[in-house]
Amino acid sequence: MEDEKENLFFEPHKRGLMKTPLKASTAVNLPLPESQPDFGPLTTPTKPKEIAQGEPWTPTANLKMLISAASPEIRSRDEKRGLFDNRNELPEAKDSLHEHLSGDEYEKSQPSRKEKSLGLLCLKFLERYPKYPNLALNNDICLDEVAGDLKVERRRIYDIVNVLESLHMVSRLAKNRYTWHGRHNLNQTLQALKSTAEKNRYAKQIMMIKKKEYEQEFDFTKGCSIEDHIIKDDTGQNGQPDVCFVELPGMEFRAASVNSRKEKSLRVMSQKFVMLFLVSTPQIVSLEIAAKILIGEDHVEDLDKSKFKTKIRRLYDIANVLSSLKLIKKVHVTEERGRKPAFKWIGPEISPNPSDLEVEKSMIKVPADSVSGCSPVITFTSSDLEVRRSSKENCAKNLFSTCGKPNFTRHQSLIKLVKSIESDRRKINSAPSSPVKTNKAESSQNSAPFQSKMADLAAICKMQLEEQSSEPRNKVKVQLARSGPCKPVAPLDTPVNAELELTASSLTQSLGVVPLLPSPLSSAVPVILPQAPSGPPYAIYLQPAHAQSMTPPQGLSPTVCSTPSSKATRSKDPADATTEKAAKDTAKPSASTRPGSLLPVPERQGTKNRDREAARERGSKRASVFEDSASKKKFKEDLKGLENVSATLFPSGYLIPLAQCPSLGAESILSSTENSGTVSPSHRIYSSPIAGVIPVTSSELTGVNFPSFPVTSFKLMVSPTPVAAVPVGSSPALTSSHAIPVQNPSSAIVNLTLQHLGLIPPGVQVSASPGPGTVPVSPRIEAVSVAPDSTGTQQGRATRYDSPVPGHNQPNGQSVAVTGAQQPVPVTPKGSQLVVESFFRTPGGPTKPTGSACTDSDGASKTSVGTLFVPQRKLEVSTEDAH
DNA sequence: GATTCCCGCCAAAGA
DNA sequence: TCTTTGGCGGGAATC
Repeated sequence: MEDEKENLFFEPHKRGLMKTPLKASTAVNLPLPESQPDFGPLTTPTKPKEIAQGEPWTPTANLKMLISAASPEIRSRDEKRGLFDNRNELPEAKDSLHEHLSGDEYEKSQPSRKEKSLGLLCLKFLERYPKYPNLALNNDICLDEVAGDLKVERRRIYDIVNVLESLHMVSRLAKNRYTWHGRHNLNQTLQALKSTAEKNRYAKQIMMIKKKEYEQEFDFTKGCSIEDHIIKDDTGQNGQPDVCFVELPGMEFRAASVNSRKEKSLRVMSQKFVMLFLVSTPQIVSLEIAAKILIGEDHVEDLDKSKFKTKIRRLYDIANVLSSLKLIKKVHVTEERGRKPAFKWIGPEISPNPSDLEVEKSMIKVPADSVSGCSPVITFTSSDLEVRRSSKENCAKNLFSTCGKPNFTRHQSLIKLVKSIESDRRKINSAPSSPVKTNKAESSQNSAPFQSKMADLAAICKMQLEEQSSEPRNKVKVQLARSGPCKPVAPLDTPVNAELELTASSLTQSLGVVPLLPSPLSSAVPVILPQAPSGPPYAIYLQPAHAQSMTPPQGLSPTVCSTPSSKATRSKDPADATTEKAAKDTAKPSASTRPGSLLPVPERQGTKNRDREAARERGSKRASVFEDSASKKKFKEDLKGLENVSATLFPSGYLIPLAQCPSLGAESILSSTENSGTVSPSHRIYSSPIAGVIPVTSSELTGVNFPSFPVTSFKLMVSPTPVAAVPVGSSPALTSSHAIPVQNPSSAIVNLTLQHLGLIPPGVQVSASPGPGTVPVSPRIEAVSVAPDSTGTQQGRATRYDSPVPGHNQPNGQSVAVTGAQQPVPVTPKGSQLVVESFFRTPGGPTKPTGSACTDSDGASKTSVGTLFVPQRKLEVSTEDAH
C-alpha cells in the first residue's frame, strides 16, 4: 500500500510557502499531498480558517468534530483509513466550535494531548510522502511548509526529521530543507546499524545492565540509584567507542550544526536505540535500559537522575516516531521490580551478514569483557595475521576514508583540541574542503556521477600523502603495535580463554570489534565502523570525547566492581587475579576509593575530580540535583586543564577501524576488573539482554545457539587506525598518552595502527605526515593518542580524517597519511563522499561502482573477525519480557 | 504516584 | 544580527 504513494510525492515547498510555522494551538489536520492528489505542485494549501469562515458548521459536522475530539482513536482510525475527510474541516470546526461552545466546551473540543502527540504528528508527516518515492523526482521537504501544513511548531518537525534522518529516510539538503528518501535506504541503514551495534556490543551492555540490576536486587538491599547503574554501565561499556552517527555513503550530514551537537543529538540517540533492538533477542528493549546505555556513553556528566529523566523523555520522542514508522511497538516487560515500559521491534528483520558466520572457525579468544561476571570472549580468527596484512590497504584506506566526510561530528572537545594543535594542522591541511556536504541524500543512490571526481580527489590525496610520507616526522613510538592492546592482555587471559574456548563458542556474540574499554576515551574517538562485507558501507563516527570522557570512565568502573556482589562473583575466577590486576592498573586511577593512581598528574586531577564526583554520587546520591550540576560543572572546569592535555593526545571525532577492535576488546577485558571471574566453563548462566538470565551449562552453551548472542563474524574493514582499538581508552592509556609526548599525532596513529595491524614491526615506525593532501576533511579528525605504557594496553586513539585518502591504494600503508592535526577545513563534499563509499567497501560487500582509488584497497580489505563470547555469570533472576 | 511526552525556552550554529 | 537547529527540562495530561 505504501507503494501506492510512490510517484505521488508532491513537493510541498512548491505549494505555497509558509515562512512561519503556525502555532501548534491552531494545529489541525491538514490535507496531505497523498490524500489530495489534486494538489498540484503549485497548489496553495487551502487555509482552513479562511475556508471555515463564513461557512456554517453543520450539526453533522459539529457532531463529527466532537466525536473526533472526544475519541482520538476514532479519529486516528479515520486518518489511517484515509477517511479523514474532515481534515480540512477541522479548522473550521474549531472556529465554529469556538463560536458555538462555551469556554469549557471549547477546551474540550481542543485536540487532546494524544492528538498532539509526536507519534500522530509523525504519521501525518509520513502520510505526506510515499514510502518509496520516485528518486527521480524532486523529493524536497521544506520544514517550514511542513510545519505550517501540519500546524505545528517547527520544533516538532525537527524531532521527527531527526529521527527519520537517523534512519536515512530523509537527509538534510540545505537549511530548512530536506530530501525525502522514504524507505529506500531503510534496510541498508538497519543493516549498518546492526553491524555497528554488534561492534559496540550493545547486546552485551544490555545484558550487563540487567545483570547488575539483578545483582542489586538480590545481592544487596541497599538501593542503587540510577547513577550507580549508569556508572556501572559505563564500566560495562568499557572502551566502547561512542557512536556518533552511522552514515551511509551519500547520506552524510550536510550541516555542520548537525554534527556539532551530535553526541547528544536525537539522531544519534535514535540510531543507538534502534541498534539495541537489532542486537537484542528478543527484540525488546526497555526504555530504562536504553537510557542507561545511552547515558553511559555520555559519562560523568550524565550521572544524575535528571539526565536520566531527560534521556527517557527523548527516548519517548524517538519511540513515538519509530512507532509511527511501524518499526517498534510499545510493550511492557515485567520484572521483579514491576512493569517497565519497553518497545518491541516489529520492523524488518535484519539478517546478519553472511560473512559473519564464517568467523568462528579458529579464533583466539580473549576475555573481552570483564564486566561483572560476564566475561564475553572476543575471538579472533586465527587468520588474524592475514587480515592484518591485508589490512594494510584497508588501513590506508580507512585512514582516509573519512576524507569524504566533512561533517563528522565535531565535539567541543575537538574544537579545543583543534585549537591546541592548530599549528600542526595548518601544516597538514591544504586541501580545500567545504564544510557543507555536497552529497545529497540521494547521492547514495546516485553515486556514479561523483565517481570521476572522487577518483580525482583520491589521486590528489594520494599524491599529497606520498609527499607527506616522504617527510620525516617525529614519531611517537607506539608499542601498541602488533600485539596492540591485546598483547599485554593475552598472557593473562590465556587460561581464561582456554576455558572460554571450551564452552563459549556457542555463545559468541557477534561483536567483532569490541572497543570496549570503558574508557572515556572511547567516547571521544570517532570510529569507522567496519562494514560487513555484504553489508552496506557505512561509517560510524565515534562520539567526540567529552572532557569527561577523556578522563577515565573506568574510574567509575572500579566502583562497579566494588559492589559486593560483583566482587564475589568476579573473584571466583582464577583469571580474575590477573585480569583484575591489569584492570587495576587501568582502572584504579579512576577508582574513587583509590587515590593512588598511575595516571599522570592531569589525569589524576581528572580522576580525583571524577572520584570526587563518583564518591559523591554514590555515597551521597542524595545530593541534590543542583549540587550535582554544580559539582559537575566544577568537575568539568577542573577537567578542562586535563582536557587540554588529553584532548591533544586524544582527539576525538575519528573514525575507528573496527578491525582493530579485537585488540581493544582484549584490552578492555583486561582493564575491566570484572571480566575474568565471570566465566566458569562448567556452569554458566546465560542471560539474554532481554530475556534475562538463563542458566546454561558449558555443554549447553556450546550446543545451544543463543539467539541473543548469535555468533556472527563480521569482517572488519581494516581500518587504518588500529587506533580505533586504542580508543579503548583505558585509563592507563590515557596516562601513557599524557606521558608520551606525541608530537605528531598522526604519525603516532599511523605507527600505532600499522603496528597494531601487524603491518609493520613494532619497532618500526612509519612517519605519517598529515599532508595537505590528506586533508583531514573533518575537523573531527584529530590526533591520536596512544597509551603505550601501562598495562601495555595502549589505547591510542586514532582519529580519522575525513580526507579521502588514496592511502588505501598503498599497500604498505606507509603512505598513509594520518594527520594528527586535522585541518579544520572540511573536505570537499565530493571527495568525502567518494571516500566514504570506497572506504567502506569491503571486498565482499557491495562493489563500488566508482573507480576511486578506494576501491582498490577494498579489494584487499581484510576484515578481522571477532567473536565475542559472553558467558554469563550466573544470574539468578530472569526477566520477564512482555511480548 | 508513575508514566508520558508536550511545549517552548534558549543557546549553539549557520547564513 | 537574524534565523535555523535542537538540547533540555518543567510540568501537565494520562495511566
